[in-house]
Amino acid sequence: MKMLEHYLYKYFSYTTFKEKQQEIIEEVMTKRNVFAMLATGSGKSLCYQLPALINEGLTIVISPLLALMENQVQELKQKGIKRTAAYNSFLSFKEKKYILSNLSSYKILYISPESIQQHDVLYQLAKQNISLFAVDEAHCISQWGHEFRTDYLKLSNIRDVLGAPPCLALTASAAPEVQNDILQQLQLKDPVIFCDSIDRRNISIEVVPASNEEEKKKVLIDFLNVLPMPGMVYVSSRKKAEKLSIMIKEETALTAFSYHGGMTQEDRNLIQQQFLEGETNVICCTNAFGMGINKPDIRFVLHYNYPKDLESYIQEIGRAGRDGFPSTAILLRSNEDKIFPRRLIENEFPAENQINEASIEIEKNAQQKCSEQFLMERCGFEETHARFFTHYWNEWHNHSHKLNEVKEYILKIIDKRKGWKFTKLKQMEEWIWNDDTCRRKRLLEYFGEKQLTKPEQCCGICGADPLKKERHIKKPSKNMTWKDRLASLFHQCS
DNA sequence: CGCATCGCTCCTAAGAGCGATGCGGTGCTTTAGT
Repeated sequence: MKMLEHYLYKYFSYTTFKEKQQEIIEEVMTKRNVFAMLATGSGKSLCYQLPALINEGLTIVISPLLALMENQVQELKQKGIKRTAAYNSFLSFKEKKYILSNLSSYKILYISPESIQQHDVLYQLAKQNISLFAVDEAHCISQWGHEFRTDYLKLSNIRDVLGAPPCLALTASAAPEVQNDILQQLQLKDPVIFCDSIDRRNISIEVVPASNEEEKKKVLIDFLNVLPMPGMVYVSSRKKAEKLSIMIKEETALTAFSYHGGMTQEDRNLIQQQFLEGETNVICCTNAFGMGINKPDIRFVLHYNYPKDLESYIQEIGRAGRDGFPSTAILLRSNEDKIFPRRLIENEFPAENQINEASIEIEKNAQQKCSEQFLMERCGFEETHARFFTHYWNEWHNHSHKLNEVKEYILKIIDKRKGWKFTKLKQMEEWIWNDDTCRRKRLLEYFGEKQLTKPEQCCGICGADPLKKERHIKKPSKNMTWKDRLASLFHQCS
């Protein structure tokens, strides 16, 4: 298709497509539904941007973060593509109104799953000719949709209201069952599926045992003293992020900052910017940091605490070495860590007694629908729990099932979801604590891939990593500290 | 579960010591209006 290349040059001044881009775009142009799992940096956004500009009508892009939308719009505008906008709460009433009453003059509209549900918005959009319904970072559907941001589960209904335009779902990591979940939630009929390998061959993979928190701190500092910079340290809580960044500043010569969702937007922007510009060596963060971060030269990603599933893990380590140069993923494991992720999962769901209480309260008030506000004010629900409960309550009622069984339905959902989440956590932990098989191989297997050839610097089990090789081949003398061992090794290698 | 924090106790005071309590991650949205 010479035509595509013509438009590629016209709008983006590129002369050639990256791998798979062209095939995906061709399928999108034929109005097929497409699911594409592409490594970060492989030009996912172009897959909807180019068709959006060529086709008649409006392309809607569902995006999980306001910052992502803003970046994308800005980038497009810099390329001279002006007929694009992000519709979200950053806008004033006037701006929102302007966009809604001029929808036909836009080619691409970025919007969150929450905003698109708003009555006005949906009403106006439904009157448009929607050429494509794109879902960016589609793993959010599976990762966030069921509990945290249930509006993600409503996307297939939204798409129906919009006249069922063709859909393109894009993500960087989804194991087969997550993929199925996404396809099912979006109700994609007969989709074309593209999958890149998730293998990042320039990233070597390490798991380092530590018997307790004290030892982990020590190992962390030892690593930081020898690892090339910059890098990221993932932790599980906000407080830990702050404490570790202070510790690193005190005990090393490095600059370190923390980053988490509890900080103001200004602080987050500032710290992110400093890191992107190379002014910070180490960033200690929760899982708030990452999506949309495109820093090419991150040399290591160190997990001080491990995430709840291998999808998150692969996403997080994938932030290292985007420039293709050798990089390292290190995970510090300690038995003490096992409690925290379990607590997090439990905490995602309202407690059974709350559910009982809420059901009684709602019936007492003879309400057909329950509202989040009611649950928070009358039943003491947290916001996310209230939204979770409301979503499934309404879902049940919309399908006009027996009213008295809604409580059992919600309890069943919770049971099922906890089961799913604990299974994923178990798979993560099995991967961490299995010291027999190549870590890369097991990771690939989880994502339904077969390992073809191993990179030279594969993983700690394969003994390919210089850090690991030293530890395994030469049994270190007892008096030697981690620091000495690593330092001597690095001097040897360089 | 494990840790940090809170408030109580002691009673000359301040601050140490105690048990009880609660917190722990991810983000969107949100009024009025020519």
